[in-house]
Amino acid sequence: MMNNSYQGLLEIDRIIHEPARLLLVTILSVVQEADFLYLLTATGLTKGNLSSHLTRLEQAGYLVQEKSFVGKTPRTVCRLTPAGQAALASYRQQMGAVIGE
Amino acid sequence: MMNNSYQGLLEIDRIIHEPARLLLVTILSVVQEADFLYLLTATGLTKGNLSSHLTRLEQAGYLVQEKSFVGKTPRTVCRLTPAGQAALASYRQQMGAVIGE
DNA sequence: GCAAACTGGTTTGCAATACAAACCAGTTTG
DNA sequence: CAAACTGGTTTGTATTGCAAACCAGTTTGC
Repeated sequence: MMNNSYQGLLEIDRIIHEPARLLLVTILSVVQEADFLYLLTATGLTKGNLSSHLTRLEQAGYLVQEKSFVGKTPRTVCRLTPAGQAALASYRQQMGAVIGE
Repeated sequence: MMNNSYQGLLEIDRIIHEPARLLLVTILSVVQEADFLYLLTATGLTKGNLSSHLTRLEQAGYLVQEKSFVGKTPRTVCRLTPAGQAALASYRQQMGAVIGE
C-alpha cells in the first residue's frame, strides 16, 4: 500500500512517549537509581504527579520502587527494569528514525 | 538548582508531540502539500480522527487547509505554514537532544 | 426518477489520563 | 502538645484522542 515508513509512529509506546515519563526514564537510564525526592527536584514535577507517573511505569513493568526506612523516615528508590531499558532503547530508535538522527 | 538538561521535555510542544500529528507534519514536511484522501491512506487514520487533527494543527497556525472543487467533488489540500515548519524543526532539535547523540 | 450507495469530509459521545489540590500517617520542632 | 514538616497517595477535574454516527452532495442501479 501507499503507506510510508513513518506510520509506525501510531503504535509508539505511549508509556514512554509522555514527556514527564520520558524525562523520568531518561534520568534513570543515566543515574541507575534514584529516590523519590531526587526525582522530585530533578524533574520539577509535583509530588502527586511524580507518584502517579512512577506507579504507571511500575505497572508497565518498566521500573521497580523499593520502599524502605532510613532511620524513621520512609524512602522509595526507583530503578529501571531490563524491560524498561529495552523499551527506552526501542523508543529512541523509533523516534530517531522519524526526527532524523 | 539540581535540575538537568532534559527537563525542557516538560514544556515540549504537545501539538507536535502527539504521534498522529507528528506523523502528519512529518509527511507534509517532505511532500510540501497533500490532500485529505492522500493523508488518509498514508497515515491509516480514520476520517474523523484525521479531520480533527488537521483542524487542531490549523488552529495552532501550523498548517492551512485549502478547500476547493475538482469537477463536482470537494477537495482539501493541506500545507505546512512557516510557523509549522519552524515548530517541527524546533521539536526535532529538542527531541534529538534527549534521545540522541 | 428515485432509492441505494459512494465521496469527502465534520460533529458527537465516550473513555483514558495528565495534572494539581487535598489528604494522610508518621516525625520533628518550638 | 500543637504546629509544621516528611514522604508520599488518593481524589477531582479538565483535556483530548478516538471512532461511530452523521451530513450534504453525487453517482449508480433498476
